[in-house]
Amino acid sequence: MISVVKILPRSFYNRPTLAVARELIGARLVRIFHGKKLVGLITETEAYISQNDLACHAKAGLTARTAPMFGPAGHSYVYFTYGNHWMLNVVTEKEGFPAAVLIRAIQPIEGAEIMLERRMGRDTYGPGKLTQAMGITKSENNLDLTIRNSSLWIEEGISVPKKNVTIGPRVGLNKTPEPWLSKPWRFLVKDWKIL
DNA sequence: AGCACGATGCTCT
DNA sequence: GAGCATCGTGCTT
Repeated sequence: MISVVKILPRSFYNRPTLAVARELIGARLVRIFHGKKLVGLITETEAYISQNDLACHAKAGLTARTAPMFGPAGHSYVYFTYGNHWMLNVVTEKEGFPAAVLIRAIQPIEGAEIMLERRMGRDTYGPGKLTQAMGITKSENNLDLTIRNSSLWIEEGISVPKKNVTIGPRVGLNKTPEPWLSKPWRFLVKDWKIL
């Protein structure tokens, strides 16, 4: 019996962002980097929903930077921040409705030694850390993650039970006003090891 | 053209 | 736990 790997289809992402953020926990993020396959289980996500959400980049409306979020679900939205870091998001909801899920952490399960080397021995627990580990930058912006392309997609992974998922407010929002600051739109695995 | 700041990470204390 | 590196983006002038 061979196991059939299923790529998460567009219909998975074309749904309410909170459901997608929750269900991406445990999914397999697959990256082909210089011909090598790097795989990590997603262990932390955050939802950014619509122009009303003042923590969401879409609050600025449709710009060159935020355009991917206004596009079809299942595409990547990669942006640069703090002068150093690339952040990986997956676009959700119907086209024209700007929303996305930030992938904040992974647990390496394939090609771990390469990711470890790229991180110089440090962990991959953090949104800027996982993109560095997987070599994800601007080139990976606005890619369709629902097809087996040459560089990046997301597969069905393991099911993480409710009792192992913590829900809480998003982090790093600094000056974002309420109620957005306290929205419980962050999902993370309680125990860092989910295998 | 200039400016403030950020969905962070690293180092030092 | 505080300070800082570092630069693209959006907003102001």
